Amino acid sequence: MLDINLIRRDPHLVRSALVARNEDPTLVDRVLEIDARWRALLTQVEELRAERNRVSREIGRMKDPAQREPLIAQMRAVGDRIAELEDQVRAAEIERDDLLLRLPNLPHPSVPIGPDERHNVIVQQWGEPRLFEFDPLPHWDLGPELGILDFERGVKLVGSRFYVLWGVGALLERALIAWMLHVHTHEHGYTEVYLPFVVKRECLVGAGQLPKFEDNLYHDVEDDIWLVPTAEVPLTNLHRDEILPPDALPLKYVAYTPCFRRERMSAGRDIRGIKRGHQFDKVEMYQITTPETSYDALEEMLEHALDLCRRLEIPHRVVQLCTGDLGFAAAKTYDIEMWAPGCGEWLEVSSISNCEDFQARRANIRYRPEPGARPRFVHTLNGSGLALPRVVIAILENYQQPDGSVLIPEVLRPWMGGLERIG
RNA sequence: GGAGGGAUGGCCGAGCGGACGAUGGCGGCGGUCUUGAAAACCGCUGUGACCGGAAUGGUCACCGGGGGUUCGAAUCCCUCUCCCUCCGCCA
Repeated sequence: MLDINLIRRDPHLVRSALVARNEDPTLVDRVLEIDARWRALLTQVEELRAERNRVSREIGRMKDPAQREPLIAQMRAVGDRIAELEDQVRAAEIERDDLLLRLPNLPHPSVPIGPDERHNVIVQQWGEPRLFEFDPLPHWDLGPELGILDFERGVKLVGSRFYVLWGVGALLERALIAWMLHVHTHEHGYTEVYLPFVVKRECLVGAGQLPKFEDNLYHDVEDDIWLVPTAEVPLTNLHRDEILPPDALPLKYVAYTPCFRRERMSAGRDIRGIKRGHQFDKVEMYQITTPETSYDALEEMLEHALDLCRRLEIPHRVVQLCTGDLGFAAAKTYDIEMWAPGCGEWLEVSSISNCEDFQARRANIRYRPEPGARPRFVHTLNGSGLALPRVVIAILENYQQPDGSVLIPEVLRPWMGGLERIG
């Protein structure tokens, strides 16, 4: 959520940010109009409440009923008027907040301006795509042939975009999770967290998925419980409504969770293989920092994710997203893409974002800079480290051999009982 | 799932219709005293919103959440959530 004071003070800045994101800039004017109405009504209510408080205190002190009666009658009328105005204030507040909750974050000045992903900027690349002496297969052929990936059973159990991993395929998935968690906790300084995979509605508002992106979420109607689309949601809400003490920051968390997404918006896209499923595993890095240090933390998290990519020895590149491709809550985002020679595309295996105080405002996460000082909003950052199925794709397709077997990356072998090869 | 008891400021704990944003204690901060420290004593000690150029300024709201009764609610009523105890069930 944007600071309403910023919108009041500098509406032009917010309008141009919305334009850069392909959003309607007149939203700003609607917010300002409702906000002005809200403030006018609020002033009225508060003046009437002050009067009622004052007179009610007087009534309490009076003993003579004859004196009290007229004042009580008078205050009853004031009370009715207050109730009317309160309804109007509440209505204006709801309308304003609903708009405010739908405004995306402001892009950081370093973000390239552009309408869509064609304007993203490749900022670095590691490794060269391997030269194959045969036609590399896509993972949707390799996996089933190796007997580790089963699309039919997934469809049988749930439907399209679900799959089953068998044997070494399941082991590979589990090894990746364990290895990534190990590196982040032992070498990158993160604390591992095991989280609920479902959350209540307000957590999704806090992290920015609601009210705008309800379409993409699975939801239990009976209890109003929602499956997490990413660990970022529960991680953001861990400290919701808290004031963190001085010296608490930065907080660095890492969590494995499955992620659940309906993918309604992407119907028909990426239907082959395991690139885009309704359920996938992800290890997520998360940091809560002071406003002064969040951009250093962003670079640090990018480095932590790249470290994993290099150790897996898979060619990859870093892409900086332009304004038009930026996620709703993000001020600045780097994607990491791994090369997949079988399906012939760069796969997004990580997305690392600084949300600045956008989520902190929604989730009301603050910190106290000094003992006794006024609380300030924290900055929150999230980054995949890494998203599993796409790493599995990259491993299968990059490490495939002419005989149809797949070598296991060196770093993962200790996590797979010393296994060197699949098939 | 059944029966009962709770939820108050950083913590403990009073208050059960009228000057309560809330007695008291602990903790924390500042001061007096002291070579220094402790003890003792004194003072301060929540969050947010609105108005205002600003104030050590004014007003409003907040005693788990929401709603109601009343001139007036931390206090009364309804409802939801969570916690505790006992019973049942179970990984």
